[in-house]
Amino acid sequence: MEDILNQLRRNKYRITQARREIIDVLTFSPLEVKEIAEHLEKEGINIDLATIYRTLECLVSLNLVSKTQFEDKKAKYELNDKQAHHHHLVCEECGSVEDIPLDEKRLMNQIVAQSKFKVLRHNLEFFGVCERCQ
Amino acid sequence: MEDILNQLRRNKYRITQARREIIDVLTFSPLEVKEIAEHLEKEGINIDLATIYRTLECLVSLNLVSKTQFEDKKAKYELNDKQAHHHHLVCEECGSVEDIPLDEKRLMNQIVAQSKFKVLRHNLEFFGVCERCQ
DNA sequence: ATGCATGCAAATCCTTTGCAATTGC
DNA sequence: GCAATTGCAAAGGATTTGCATGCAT
Repeated sequence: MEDILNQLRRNKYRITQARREIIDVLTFSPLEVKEIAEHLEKEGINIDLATIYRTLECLVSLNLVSKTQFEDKKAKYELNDKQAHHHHLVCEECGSVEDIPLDEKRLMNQIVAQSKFKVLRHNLEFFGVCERCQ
Repeated sequence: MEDILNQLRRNKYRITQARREIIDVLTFSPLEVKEIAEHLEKEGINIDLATIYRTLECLVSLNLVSKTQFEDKKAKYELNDKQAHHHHLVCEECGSVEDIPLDEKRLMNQIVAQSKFKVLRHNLEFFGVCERCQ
């Protein structure tokens, strides 16, 4: 948390109540925008959706949060903790999302071998059927 | 093209003018919904967006077309030719999309080793800076 | 005190849906 | 002829934007 606030300061963003709260709810779990709003409401905090979007945009641009765009056009936002980089298994039956860590070094090497493209980040999701739904 | 029409017939979908045209424009390149509409218009063909969406939904469900959801919430639709499965390098500067074939067998194996999830398809995009923009 | 952030309302964009008219089989 | 498909218009949901006010620095 302090880390994030410092990054904001370093980039001349102000530490506002809204930003604190939004970062705070994200420390518990990855959430969609609407979910963020709901969690905040439950704590009696009311922050406008526009503010949430603007805050997330800022955090993503500073690489403090990552945005995962799922197929159904909903995006989830997740703090870029030291927590391991991982990917998603999205069940097409029940919609559940399972996290899975994968080692993609080999893929990166394949890219470097084929292209001059400079990869900064990536998005990898698998779609299928989760154990329960099979 | 005939292949696709046969698949439609086999699944009791009707071969309509709209469907023919939509499949036709997709044979040239992957396109967003709006782009499909524009291409059709240029040929003097006017098909409602709703129809395009419905047609694509049908083609995707039959696995004849694949939908790639990009981060900016725009989705591209692409015929599932025999053409090799590939992934995307999305430039964050200029928005260009480069195709790249990757061998992800190893990733699949990693998943099988860790989870009972049954993977049907996946989405893999890399974001960064293309050669020209570097 | 200054100007970045916020809330509010309106606007935009993409996509879906209901329904009557049309068309393929 | 009948049911599937279409066009149109309207609704829906996510996200963005303009602007006056408020708040962090």
